[in-house]
Amino acid sequence: MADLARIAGVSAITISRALAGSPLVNPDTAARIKQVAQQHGYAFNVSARNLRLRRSMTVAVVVEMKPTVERQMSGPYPLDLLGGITQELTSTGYSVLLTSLQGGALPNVQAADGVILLGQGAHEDAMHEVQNWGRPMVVWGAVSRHETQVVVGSDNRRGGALAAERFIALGRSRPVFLGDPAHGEFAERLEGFSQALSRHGIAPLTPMVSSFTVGAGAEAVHALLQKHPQVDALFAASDLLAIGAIRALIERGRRVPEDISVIGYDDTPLGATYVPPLSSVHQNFIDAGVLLARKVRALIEGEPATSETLPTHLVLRAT
Amino acid sequence: MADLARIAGVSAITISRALAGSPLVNPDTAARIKQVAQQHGYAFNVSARNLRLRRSMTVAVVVEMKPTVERQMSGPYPLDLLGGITQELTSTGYSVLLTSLQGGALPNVQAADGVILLGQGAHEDAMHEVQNWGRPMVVWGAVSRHETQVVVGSDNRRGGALAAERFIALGRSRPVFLGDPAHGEFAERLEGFSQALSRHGIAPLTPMVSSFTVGAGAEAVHALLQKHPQVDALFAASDLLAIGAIRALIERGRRVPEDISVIGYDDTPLGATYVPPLSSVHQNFIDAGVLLARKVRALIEGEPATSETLPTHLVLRAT
DNA sequence: ATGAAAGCGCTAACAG
DNA sequence: CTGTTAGCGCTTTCAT
Repeated sequence: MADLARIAGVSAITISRALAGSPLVNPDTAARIKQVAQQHGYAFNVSARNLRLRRSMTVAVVVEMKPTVERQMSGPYPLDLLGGITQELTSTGYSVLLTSLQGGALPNVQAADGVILLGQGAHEDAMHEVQNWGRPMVVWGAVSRHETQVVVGSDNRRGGALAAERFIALGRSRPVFLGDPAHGEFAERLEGFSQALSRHGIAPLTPMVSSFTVGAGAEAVHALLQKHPQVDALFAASDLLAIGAIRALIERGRRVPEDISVIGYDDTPLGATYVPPLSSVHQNFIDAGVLLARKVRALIEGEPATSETLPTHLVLRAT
Repeated sequence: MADLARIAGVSAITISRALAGSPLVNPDTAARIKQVAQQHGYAFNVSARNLRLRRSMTVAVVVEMKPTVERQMSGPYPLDLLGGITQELTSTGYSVLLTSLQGGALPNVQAADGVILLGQGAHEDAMHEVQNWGRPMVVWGAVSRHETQVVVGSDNRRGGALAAERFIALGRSRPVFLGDPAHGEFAERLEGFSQALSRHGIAPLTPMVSSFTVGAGAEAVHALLQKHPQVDALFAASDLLAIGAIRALIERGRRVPEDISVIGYDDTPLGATYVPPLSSVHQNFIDAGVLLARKVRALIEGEPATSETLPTHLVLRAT
């Protein structure tokens, strides 16, 4: 800026103001300055501004990104969320700092003006660690679980209820819920599912499921059918589980959906292209990402922000 | 640091050195300083260091993240790449700045010490724009296309050849390649495929395909079968196209793999769980991400880096 | 509408 | 092994 100032015959501060679009500077001067900056290939120094302004214009996004097979398969979900976040944040001048929590947070990350935590998961240690950084934070996950945080999540209860209502409408009376309720979002789905069913005097079976994988879904269903061969509806907490379940059902000679209806969760491409195409509860991750971004921004800028629940709807396909 | 210096009874520079783990400072002093820092909740100011050091310890990752249905479906691929990149970069002190190219680059992004460009795609404008930033850059894509850049890509030619060899081994003689060669990586796959086939005096059909989607794959195959009903092998440039193709084939009464063999590309969970499970050319995106990260880092640190091609292998399943 | 002074918090260079 | 000096490039007062 000092150089530009010399070249343009003004002072450094005028350069600063002109480049920042301050109304204090004469439009003609501003235009000339911008042109000179352009010509001379001037590159603004962000670090200097950040030092002076005591902020980094950066939001850290913390993702669980263990390169595990199961997580990989959870598919486009984190990417869409990231897409929404990035879109919203970059269009308002913030940058997205992507990070996992492995091996302790970097200085850069701790310097972020705010943090978005994706998936509080079953272990909420991540949340507490991040909270220790003392930065504005927004969490993606189960809204009901944390009154003290700002949490954005989709309406898991409603999602569960939608599945239940569908089963009722189909005249099903022996429903199963597949998913580990240790996971906050799954617990909410089960709650909604059970509540809606109970209005019809029905209680779902809830077999143990060890993980998120297709294999786990299949295994759980195999075990389940031994004890309860007469189940006629299955609601899985994820499309992966649902797919595993369908596989097991078919192996056991059940027809889907004639003998048993199946509904998954997340409406993934995986489910949609599966044969038979999977009915599933849809949530809009891109919108969710945008919302998360808006909320951290609000928090960073000192405005209030509250937890929020996003709508959810049932996509009916073949199952 | 000045405060810590006062408290610990040393000078600021000693604090700086101690916290940076410099061997110049007495181990006892260093330990004491670290403890004091801890106690008083000292937070290191990254911007100041960045200003002083003239670097940001940040690598920008440029992704095409248009929230289009087709792109979403390309599934875990960008996420695994990102995972590998993040893992490698954060473990060496760099942060990952995620960004799309929409709406012009932010100052933060241009301040990155290096750039990783994911998917030069068909339009290489992104590459040229990024190149203008004058930062060390590494590209993920088709290696053969750009002699001047450092490009990391998987061995698309070999992937194509593997598919061809498999078809030959199966005694297939009327193969098809499905994919738009305007896309650099697809062009390489076709090259490898054709070359390997030509050694057996065979040339593949290459019907027009408009995009990456399941629908496009199905459409192309429907059209193809009108003219060339006797095709007996199909190699698709992506699993999505392959799945679309299979759907169309079945609709037209062909049996897979009895009447026609199908091989996809990317070995996605989508393909693996499809019915029938799709044979596909596998590439390891996590490794690729790690490699990309290492190469930018080398470039940033003034070391040389060269383009590199990652191995690829064929995963045989039912098709 | 423009400028002068001052300082954000850190570290390289050069003593001691 | 420790300290002094200086300055990275910007922007917020407070003048003019």
